Amino acid sequence: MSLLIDYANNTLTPPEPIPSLMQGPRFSPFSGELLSAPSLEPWLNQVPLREGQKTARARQMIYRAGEILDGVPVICDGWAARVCRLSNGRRQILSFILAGDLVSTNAVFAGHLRFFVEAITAVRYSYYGRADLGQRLAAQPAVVRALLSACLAEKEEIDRLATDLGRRRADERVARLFLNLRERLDVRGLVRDQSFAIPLRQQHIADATGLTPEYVNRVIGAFRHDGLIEIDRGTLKIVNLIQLQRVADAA
Amino acid sequence: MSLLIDYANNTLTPPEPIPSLMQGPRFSPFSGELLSAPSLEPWLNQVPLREGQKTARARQMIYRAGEILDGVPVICDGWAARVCRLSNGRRQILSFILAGDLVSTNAVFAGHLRFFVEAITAVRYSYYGRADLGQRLAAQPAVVRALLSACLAEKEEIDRLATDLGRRRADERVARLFLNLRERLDVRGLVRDQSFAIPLRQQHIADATGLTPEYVNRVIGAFRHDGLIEIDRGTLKIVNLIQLQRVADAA
DNA sequence: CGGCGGATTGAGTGCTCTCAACAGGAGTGG
DNA sequence: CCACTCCTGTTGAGAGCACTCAATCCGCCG
Repeated sequence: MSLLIDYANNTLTPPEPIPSLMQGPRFSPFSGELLSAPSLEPWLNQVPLREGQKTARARQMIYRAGEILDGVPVICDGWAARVCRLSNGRRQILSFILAGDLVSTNAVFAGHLRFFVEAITAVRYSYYGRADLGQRLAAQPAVVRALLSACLAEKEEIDRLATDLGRRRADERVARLFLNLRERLDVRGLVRDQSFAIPLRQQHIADATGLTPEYVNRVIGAFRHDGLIEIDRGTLKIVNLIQLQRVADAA
Repeated sequence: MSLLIDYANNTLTPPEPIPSLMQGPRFSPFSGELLSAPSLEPWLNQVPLREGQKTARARQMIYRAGEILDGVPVICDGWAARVCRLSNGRRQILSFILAGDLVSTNAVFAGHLRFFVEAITAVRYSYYGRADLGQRLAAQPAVVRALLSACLAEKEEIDRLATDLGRRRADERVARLFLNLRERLDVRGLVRDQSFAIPLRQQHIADATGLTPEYVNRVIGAFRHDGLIEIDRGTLKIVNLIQLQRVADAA
């Protein structure tokens, strides 16, 4: 809903300016202390969004790989996904994008992206103008750090995904996806009593975990049978968190 | 050998300063034109490396996930790998690091990394001091852009890896790895007559492609049998590039 | 009611893994 | 120079995880 939400810190208040330890002769976002906790959204909130939000229906493509991008897209409401498509119709979901998320920090710096962005639910989205963003970046050095930090966090997230896809079994991958989503939604206050709304079709889960929908179904069935989770009309409840984490194998 | 090598552009000459289109009231690396071709090394070359190179023997760990990192490590000679390790001894190689490569742009901004760095061959490596790097970054805004650009390129590379691991079969993955390495080495002038030195054990290839060494062996055997490649004492020759690309399925 | 998208289930297949054995090569110590 | 060991590559047999194809079921919506 509100772009004020900070998914990295467990707080909704705008952060204090980071005390600078800069020693260089002039502004440098790098010579000071190292980046720590990423917290991008509170700063982005000070940047005006372009007039006029766009909307997309579920399953609609919001952005196609390679298209010119003259703004930085943000998902305002709903779920979307970064998707890599290849011949044969095979698809890999690289990340889920929740309300308030930049589609990718790459869009801030690059004029086009290498992946597709697809609406999962109905989605409202908008753009930051690059000029507006640039002004804000110039005016507030801390934003640069926040942006970089977000970028690094994205990289680490993909590293984790690659490891999961390369070296984990199906049940581990699905469990980790559920736990990952729970964590992201929890920060936004969208988890109540270990249950949360999850608008994903099993096809989405399959594309995110590198499996087939049928097999995802069997894995979920096993989880349900073992009392780890319950799923009912788009709501996922984690019944046995400990056991699910054990399946996910925290490593 | 030389850190002047630019693996992104097919040129060994230091780039011209990028003409700035900045319009902001003061320095901003972002309000100008968008990032285009990444070319980090020529600038890094102007930054002094710390005194005293370190060396590591093959198979030795250079950096352990989580360790404090007070400099930015660079591989000067040899091959290394970014490795994610998890319980059960499973390993995933996230990328290969060649001579002249930063281990990861993350190291410029973060005090510790989430992955291991492991020597594949004997390796000479060193560090950029963060203070030195920071000074250079402050003095030359273009370096910031180059650094960002390299960071984005790394992200895209991992996106590709994740897609391969999630949605491609064994033979496609191995073929793509070979073609990827060929491309990187070609830029450095290390490919002659479609053959190049490849110091990887089949275990490394397995860890990079999410397979087992035995199965990698079978895939390579099939490639050899089909006349796609030849391997002899650490040298890989791509005999039938077209066909290998077809297996890799450019998508 | 009919149709559609999605979930579920079954049967069979096969890609990839596991386990095991063996061969060759490089280094090492005697 | 030889014996030995370690590492790596190679190959075989068998198992199993995940896929393919297909049918059915269910909830929702027009």
